[in-house]
Amino acid sequence: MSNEIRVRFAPSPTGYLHVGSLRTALYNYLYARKTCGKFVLRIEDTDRSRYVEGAVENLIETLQAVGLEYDEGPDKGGDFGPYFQSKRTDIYKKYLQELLDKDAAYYCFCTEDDLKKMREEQIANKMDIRYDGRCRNLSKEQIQEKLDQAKPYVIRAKIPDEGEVVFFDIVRERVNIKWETVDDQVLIKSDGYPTYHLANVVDDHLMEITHVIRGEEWLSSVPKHLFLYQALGWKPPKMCHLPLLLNPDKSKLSKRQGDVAVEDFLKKGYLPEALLNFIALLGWHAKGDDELFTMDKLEKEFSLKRISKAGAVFDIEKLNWMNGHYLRNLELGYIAIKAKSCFIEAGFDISDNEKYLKIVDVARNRISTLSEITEAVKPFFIVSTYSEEDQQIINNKNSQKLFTFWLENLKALDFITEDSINQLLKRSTEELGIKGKDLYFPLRLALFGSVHGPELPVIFDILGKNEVINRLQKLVK
RNA sequence: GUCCCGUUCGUCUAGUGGUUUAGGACUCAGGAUUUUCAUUCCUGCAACAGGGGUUCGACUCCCCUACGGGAUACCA
Repeated sequence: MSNEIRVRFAPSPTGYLHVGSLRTALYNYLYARKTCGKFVLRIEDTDRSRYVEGAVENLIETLQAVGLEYDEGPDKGGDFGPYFQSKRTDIYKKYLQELLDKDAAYYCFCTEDDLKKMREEQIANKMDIRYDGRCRNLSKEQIQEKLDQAKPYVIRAKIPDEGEVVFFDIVRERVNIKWETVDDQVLIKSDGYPTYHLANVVDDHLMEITHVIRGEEWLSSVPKHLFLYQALGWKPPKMCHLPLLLNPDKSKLSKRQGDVAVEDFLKKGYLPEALLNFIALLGWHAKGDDELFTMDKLEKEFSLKRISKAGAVFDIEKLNWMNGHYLRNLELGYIAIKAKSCFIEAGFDISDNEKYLKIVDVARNRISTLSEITEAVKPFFIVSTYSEEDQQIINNKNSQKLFTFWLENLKALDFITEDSINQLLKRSTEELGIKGKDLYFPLRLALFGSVHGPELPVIFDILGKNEVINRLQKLVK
């Protein structure tokens, strides 16, 4: 075995990639890159009842869309496959037998009804709710008899009932748990599939995972896992439990209170760069004050030791700001490609690429997500309808004088340059006595449908002479 | 209920016993730039959960309480 660091992202395919999972994947990815190690994708699909059609494909696509590339995985192969747990059942059976032989696990024939009753009694008697171990000491003969009767069974771990486990977690540091509080966990379900706990331990060992980086919800399961490692005579990997992502009300981040699916964020026009940057900062912070990170920089500066302990509220406001930042600062051509589908969906003509780029460039300054771009850009494609208030401005004497003046002069021009516009602006003031808001508002209203908006020369440039004249003409009474 | 984990501005966080009038970012407010809006820049508001210790000195170490979260499944 080499010293190579190997980490893994092990989602269960439940339909979509959760942003919390994305962060887990990101931290794993970053740690692998930082240490020149390997990043493995493993699909934890041992719960047949929760099988969702297409979920794995969706997961892989989303990971790809966001640029988190793994070194080994279901569609990539690798020396440690298969990377679907559902395809590894024979492997688990082998180690399960070993656990049975070593008396670290036992058959349990309790039915769901039995267990339900047991729990009710425990609650009624204010006892701890835990499997009471009634099948723990079944004799070989008893077991064989039930097996012969084809009674359904599960196999449970024979967790010690006294003493305590102490382990070290990279972010929690020393954690101390008494064995008596740990349940005799089911290892193999009655359908023959392993539970997370067994599959996880076996796979992490066989795949030579050196660091388990996952959500805090697993922290209390660590003793169960440690027990299995020990029983099998394996060296456990280093543990690293990430703080949870929270709703604004501090409960665990959930669908009820907004988007949690990564694909939804992408659809709404969040850039992978922004999403990743933002999410990296939820529970981790670099040494300095920097908060804007490219992937490269993240890979260089990331460190498990700087992960914080407390849960982090997912603050959409800051994501919006950050997305706006990336919209404005990433290469225009890249943003233009990303924005294309929005324009096409809105039915806007983007056949003139030069013009298209200009429009995107104007718009990117005024939006925080790509999905807002159509609205921001609409006046360039569609002549606006005016409110009563706007009509009053358009129809007043000065405005009309202005429009006529501009119309005449523009028509005389061969082509419109920024210079010629500035000159006309100047002349409007000198010859017509119109200045300030009385000058700019009507013009912008006529051409862009709003008193607020981009600079006049930009609007002229994008619209082109013909369209400018066209729009002006329509408003002259 | 029990076990485990956590608690610095509204939010994300820096901070590892004195360098701190607790720093940065988002939000918000004000200002500058701009014909306007947006962008950008500047300024400001705003926090160590509470109580005990330990110490010459605690945001930093220990204990208790409160609060929050997670786990208590033949789900992951």
